[in-house]
Amino acid sequence: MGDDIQGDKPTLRTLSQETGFAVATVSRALAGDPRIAATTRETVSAAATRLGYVPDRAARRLRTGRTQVISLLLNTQHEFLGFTHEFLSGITEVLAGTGYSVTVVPDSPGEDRLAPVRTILRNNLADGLLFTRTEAFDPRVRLLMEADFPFVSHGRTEFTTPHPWVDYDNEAFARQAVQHLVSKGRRRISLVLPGDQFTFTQHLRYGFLSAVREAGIDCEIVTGVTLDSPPTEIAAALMQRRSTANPPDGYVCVGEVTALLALAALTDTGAVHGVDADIVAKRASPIFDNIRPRIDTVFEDLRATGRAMAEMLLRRMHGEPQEGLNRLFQPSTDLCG
Amino acid sequence: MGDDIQGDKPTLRTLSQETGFAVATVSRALAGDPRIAATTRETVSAAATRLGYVPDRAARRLRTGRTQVISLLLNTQHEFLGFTHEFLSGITEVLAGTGYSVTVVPDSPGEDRLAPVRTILRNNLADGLLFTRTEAFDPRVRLLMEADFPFVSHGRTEFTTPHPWVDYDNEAFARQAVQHLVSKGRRRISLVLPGDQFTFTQHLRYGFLSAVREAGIDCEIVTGVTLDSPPTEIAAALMQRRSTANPPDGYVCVGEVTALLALAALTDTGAVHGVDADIVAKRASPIFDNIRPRIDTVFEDLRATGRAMAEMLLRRMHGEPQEGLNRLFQPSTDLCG
DNA sequence: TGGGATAATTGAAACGTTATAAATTGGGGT
DNA sequence: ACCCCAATTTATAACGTTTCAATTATCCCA
Repeated sequence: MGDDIQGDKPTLRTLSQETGFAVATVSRALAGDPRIAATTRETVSAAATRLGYVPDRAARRLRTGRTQVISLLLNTQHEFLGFTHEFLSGITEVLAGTGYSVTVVPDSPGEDRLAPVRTILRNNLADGLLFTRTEAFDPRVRLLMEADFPFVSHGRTEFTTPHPWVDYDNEAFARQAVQHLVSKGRRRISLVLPGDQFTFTQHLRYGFLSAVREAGIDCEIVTGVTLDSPPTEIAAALMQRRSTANPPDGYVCVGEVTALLALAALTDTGAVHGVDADIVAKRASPIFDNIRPRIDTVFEDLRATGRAMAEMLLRRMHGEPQEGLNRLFQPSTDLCG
Repeated sequence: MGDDIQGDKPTLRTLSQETGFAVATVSRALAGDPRIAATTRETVSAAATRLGYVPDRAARRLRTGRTQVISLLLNTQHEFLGFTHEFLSGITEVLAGTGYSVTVVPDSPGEDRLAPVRTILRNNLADGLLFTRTEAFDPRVRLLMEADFPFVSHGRTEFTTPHPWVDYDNEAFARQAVQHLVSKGRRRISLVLPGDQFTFTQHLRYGFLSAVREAGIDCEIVTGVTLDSPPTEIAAALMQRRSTANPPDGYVCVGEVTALLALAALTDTGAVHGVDADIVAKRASPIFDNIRPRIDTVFEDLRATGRAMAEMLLRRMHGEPQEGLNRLFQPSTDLCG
């Protein structure tokens, strides 16, 4: 109805003709340059909203070198259930209305993890980068720091130079999980860890082992498999442990799949959950509310994680110093009352 | 090692100086223009690979109007478990190496579903669009067809004008699920449907009802809730039905969550799965292999779906006529041997 | 009444690419 | 020797934006 007849997208030139100011002035006015008279700024921005002007991304990008894009490295092989969805939802939520868009780049686990990063840097495909599954001396972090390219990692590193990160306190989670099992009288607790290269594996191990030691109980960290192993292999490893003389009576599970595998291992060996053994699991999706028997879980809010990382990246890109830019999410304390 | 000293990104001008040909010639040569001599083309592309030339996306986009971007409308509210991850993995898999990148745009369910599409069209943010949860007379499809903008929908519509789509044969799934339950002797089958607005809801309903009629058994389609309702509400509705005089002895579940809810409803009312009732569910993630008691499932391969949609969109964008561009995935026939 | 500063605006160039139209070259036929 | 045509190549102009340097208008003070 109120639309203009002309279908052409309005540009700075359109606004220039409309207002009588030069293109350069219009550009400056829209950018809020204080050297432009306040009245002019008002006139111009009024015209801009009236005509529905939107700056052309390609032109701006060509001129400034800024892409208005942030990239997410997506691990296409494994995911904790619901991880990708929640994480991405959080990111897009924050980015909506900022003018930034998010592109998803596959990060194939078998291959060179640096390759996508190199491509992004070299071809100037983004202004910032988000990624997950960070390693202790993650080569991506090293490369990005060298290039002074804005990024936020999901997970900490062990580099001495600080960099922005968001993490979940897996050490606290493991500790709480053990304590909870201990409070239920469990004396021999089992754990399946992610691959050793990931930093959070060390956090889990440390939290787990120190809580076990404090409580003076037994434990076993399942060997030969990781969280990324095929479920059948994990299942086999769990079953194998159950058939020993003193099988575990408690399980700390870092993901939903492991928890279900542990539950299945119990069932399949005739053990009863809640009687012969208990399970504590971390979950990213709401699905576990519906499992029977009920499993005690700690919820990791990955939507909030995505939000935090996107916000932090925006701040970093806008030039904030990296020192304060990190955040450690604490596990919800529902478990240990 | 072999890298050139100069850190500047090579451009057409660099290649021009390097080869002695004009910028225009270099551009044409790289584009494979037959009007350029074959020897020249070789010389130029040799220089291009030697210097690691990569065309600047912003410049190309500004000049041609093509963005080299495809957008995915992501429903941030609900997902079938693993849907987003698998779907996106399939898409990026196909797009890798094509020069296209994928951006994720939130599609908030409560709000205007047209808004993001309008933004993309108006601001020329993408060359093509993918989306899910298609409705019978989906306004997005209408708008995109009017604008002659390339897209592929996940799910069919009831428009008479053909358009590219990829779908899963939910009618066949529902039919097979019912038949499978009937073959186990079940006589009263329950179903929770997605919202009425979605096309696939009608397919599910039709397949379900006609199979039920053919078998001459009873059925109940749960009213008052949809697959998108909060799990607690679905759970309540299922429980309520179980407490009637003749509760269902079979469940067809379209998603993992409903299946777990049905299982929980059975357990919580003292019924035993496999004895008092059976469940057949569709799943997108491998998680159900690990559920005890085991649930019969049909796997919907969403990675393949994502691949198919991306491939189809590329073909559509490259000007292929839309007539043949659609694909109906059949349910794996593991269930009904 | 200037003159020098300040405020406001502007013209023009540039970012790297492609498309249009024009220019150059080399033959081949007469 | 000449002309015409095809085969190649090239100069140039955009695409829409930002920014440098330069211009014009405005004002204050000597």
